[in-house]
Amino acid sequence: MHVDLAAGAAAIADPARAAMLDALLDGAPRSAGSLAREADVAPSTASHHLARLLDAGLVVVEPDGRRRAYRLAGPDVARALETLAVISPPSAPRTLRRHTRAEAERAARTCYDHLAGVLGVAVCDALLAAGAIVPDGERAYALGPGADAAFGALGIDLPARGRRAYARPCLDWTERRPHLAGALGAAIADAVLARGWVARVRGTRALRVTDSGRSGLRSALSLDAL
Amino acid sequence: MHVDLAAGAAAIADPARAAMLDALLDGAPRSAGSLAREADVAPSTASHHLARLLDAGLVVVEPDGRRRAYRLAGPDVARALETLAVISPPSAPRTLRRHTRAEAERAARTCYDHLAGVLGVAVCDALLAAGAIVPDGERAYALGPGADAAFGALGIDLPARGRRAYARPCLDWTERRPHLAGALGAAIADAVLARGWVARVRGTRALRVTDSGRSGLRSALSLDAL
DNA sequence: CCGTTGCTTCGATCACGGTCGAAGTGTCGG
DNA sequence: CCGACACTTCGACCGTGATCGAAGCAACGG
Repeated sequence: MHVDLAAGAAAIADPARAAMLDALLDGAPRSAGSLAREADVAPSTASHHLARLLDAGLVVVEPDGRRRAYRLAGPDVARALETLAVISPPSAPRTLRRHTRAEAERAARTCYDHLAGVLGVAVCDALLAAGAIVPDGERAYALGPGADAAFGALGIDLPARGRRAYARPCLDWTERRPHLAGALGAAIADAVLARGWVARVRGTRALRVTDSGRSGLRSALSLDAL
Repeated sequence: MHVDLAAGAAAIADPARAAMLDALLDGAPRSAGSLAREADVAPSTASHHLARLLDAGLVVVEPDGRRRAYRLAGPDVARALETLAVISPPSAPRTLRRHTRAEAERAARTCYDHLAGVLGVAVCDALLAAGAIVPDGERAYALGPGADAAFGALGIDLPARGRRAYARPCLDWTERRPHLAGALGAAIADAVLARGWVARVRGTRALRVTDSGRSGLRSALSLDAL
């Protein structure tokens, strides 16, 4: 029993479907119409593509009144998209609107459930510099001597260790450098959002660093110039 | 600057190209003609596909006399294919020849440079049972108290820690359970091949467990019924 | 109840890309 | 130097699948 790599890849290999999956990478559910606009296709076309993604098991849907909410089927799918992104060619956005959004996402965005972009990489670097995390092989981080101080300053109680990977590097495909993923990365993203240090930019994965976030990150992590 | 997921996926999304990439997953270089037979297409068609894979940066080629040797471009590509395999649908091979090969690969094969299949999972389980390795988060293994005994019995001197991940689980897509990858996994595969405990099956990723391998694995790791 | 909204199904159109055989280019062996 | 071999390029053919508008189905709101 083998797997059909070509079929798996083909499910992603259409520009409209890839745009939809990309939009779903922040983990938030979206309606069919929203995804149609995201992919810049007619609702009928989007419906066609979503049916195919459902069939391939890449997304799941649940009825929500008179609309239907689509989500990525699970972390496996997000991981596959992330690793695929590493070997995918860069693309220049075609419209000004998409260009500005791409710029914003490059600066700061969520990647499934943790911080990415320049912000994500900077936070990861700062945690390493403070000894809050230390490399543990090439595929994991461990907590370091500065963990309590740094995470205390961020107002994070360390998440319990569970089935999920605790702290691992995730190669950031805009920066080509690692940022922090795993349960710890998700806890950090939750904390800075809850504190109002960063705010979601409606309709995108982009994040905006607020004024209080700028000063908070500076005092907690010596992070400057964001 | 974003990446074009659709383009990356499209490079893999053809049955012939997927078959070629799959064949290259064991890390060994192959000629264009060999890959054409692997994918069951005419040489001209294979050439067309290989040109596209080159263009996408998924494979690299070096002249070798009057033939050209193709290899995967790097570990990133192998990782992308592995994670993509996890979300790809199962496929029933169409010919008897391919069926028997698939059966053989299910039993024992190489995955890039380490052991996979039933054998790979069994070895990983045995190492865990012997305390030679212990889980260290969900993305890594650490050496355990039984490491010296087990790896000594296998005739392996532990590889030096380097840039490469040392010991990590790799989800086996036939068994749906993890086997051992990383520098340590590669060292194990090297050792059992060098000792003649397993032999490569010419032209495939499949491995055959030899009689001496059966008794050797039994005494070294209490592995039975292979 | 009926109109509006959100989504899907249907039917027709069209273009992209996979396929092959034949011919062209380069490398090895006699 | 000439034939054989490995691979690539070229040209023509064809099928799959992406696309849209129009029409068909629910679900909510007045």
